[in-house]
Amino acid sequence: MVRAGLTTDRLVRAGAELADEVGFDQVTASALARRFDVKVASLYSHLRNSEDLKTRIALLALEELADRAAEALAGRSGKDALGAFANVYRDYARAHPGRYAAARHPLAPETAAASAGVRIAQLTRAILRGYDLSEPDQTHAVRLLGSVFHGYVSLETAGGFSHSAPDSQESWTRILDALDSLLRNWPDHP
Amino acid sequence: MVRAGLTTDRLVRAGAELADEVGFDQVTASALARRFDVKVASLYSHLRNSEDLKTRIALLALEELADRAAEALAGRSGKDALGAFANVYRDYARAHPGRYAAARHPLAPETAAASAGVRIAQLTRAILRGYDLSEPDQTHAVRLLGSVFHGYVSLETAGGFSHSAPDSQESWTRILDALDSLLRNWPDHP
DNA sequence: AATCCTTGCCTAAAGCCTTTAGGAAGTTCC
DNA sequence: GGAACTTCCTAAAGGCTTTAGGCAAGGATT
Repeated sequence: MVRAGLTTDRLVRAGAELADEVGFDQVTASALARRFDVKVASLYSHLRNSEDLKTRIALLALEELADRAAEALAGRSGKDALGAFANVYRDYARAHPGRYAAARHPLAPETAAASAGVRIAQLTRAILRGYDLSEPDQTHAVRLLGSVFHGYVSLETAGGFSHSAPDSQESWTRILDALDSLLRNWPDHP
Repeated sequence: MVRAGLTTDRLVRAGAELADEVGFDQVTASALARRFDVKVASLYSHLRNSEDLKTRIALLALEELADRAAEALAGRSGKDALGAFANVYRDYARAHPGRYAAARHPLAPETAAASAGVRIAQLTRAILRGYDLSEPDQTHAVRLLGSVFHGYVSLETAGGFSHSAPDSQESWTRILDALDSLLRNWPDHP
């Protein structure tokens, strides 16, 4: 009997690849076992259950996203930082749609609190240091940026902008311009 | 044998309720059959398959959303219209999380083109009539609004804003202010 | 080298979901 | 009342998840 050399880590990595190939919600223990040419039951020594697998893929994706964002932000500020961060998001989602979907997988509160998601939130807030916003406007702006980035990427990968002019890249650029402008001229509370 | 009186319509409606109760991706033919106290196979005279059910629930949700948006927009313009439309979106998602998730279910291009989704897009564009934007900025703005609304609602229902101050309602209001301001001062192309 | 022990992967089995095929009991309408 | 249609049923095959229990590979110990 030749051992396949399964480990939780290898399974999660392969699961992430599988997600990018066939979609996050098509990631099943069965499909993963097939990929390792192993019986399904064998996976259950390394994974608690199917949900555990999905959660781990989600955590991996969040790590990758946070790493890329951190690298992109290094040495940048203002609009430069805004654009770099936004592009990391969008590029990641386009290159790794399954992982991106995984990153949106609902996590238990404690899991989320210990995930790279908080790093991403911190990085988003760091972008705003280049703009002159005081609390609590900074928080509102963080939420707005999160909404736009996630919303745009989500609609784009769902094919929302693909069959009409102008093309998506154009809108993306102009929307980043608009956000920069908005952050520089954040309206006072009436 | 007492007949249950199944019809495609009743099944879809019940499926939508089920979605709101247990989540859109927990909507299965089995669960639906149980709810009607009927054998699963019986549903297949009314639904092509499981995907068909989900698609129909998605179409129902889009209709409802479009109807509410149309009603909310009647007689309003400018920021008033913007806020009304945005609140329809958010309120619908909070009152009917399963249906809202359904509305985001990927549709085949022809199906999407024949859905109430296009009505929603038209209504979004109508909001912009109150602002002075020329093509193609109008399209960019439509995409921005779609992204913000969907993104915010999606992050909010995932619990993203629930465990930190200020509360979500506050951010929502201020974000709508900010969007109104942005649309009134849309930046020229550099 | 022989033994022991841990670990990795297997077989078996139960439970739930989807989907198709074919049959019997209501319903409609002449 | 009976023909024709519709609705719902039983039966069955196939896929995914999860648990329980078993054998053998590989490393550690003597």
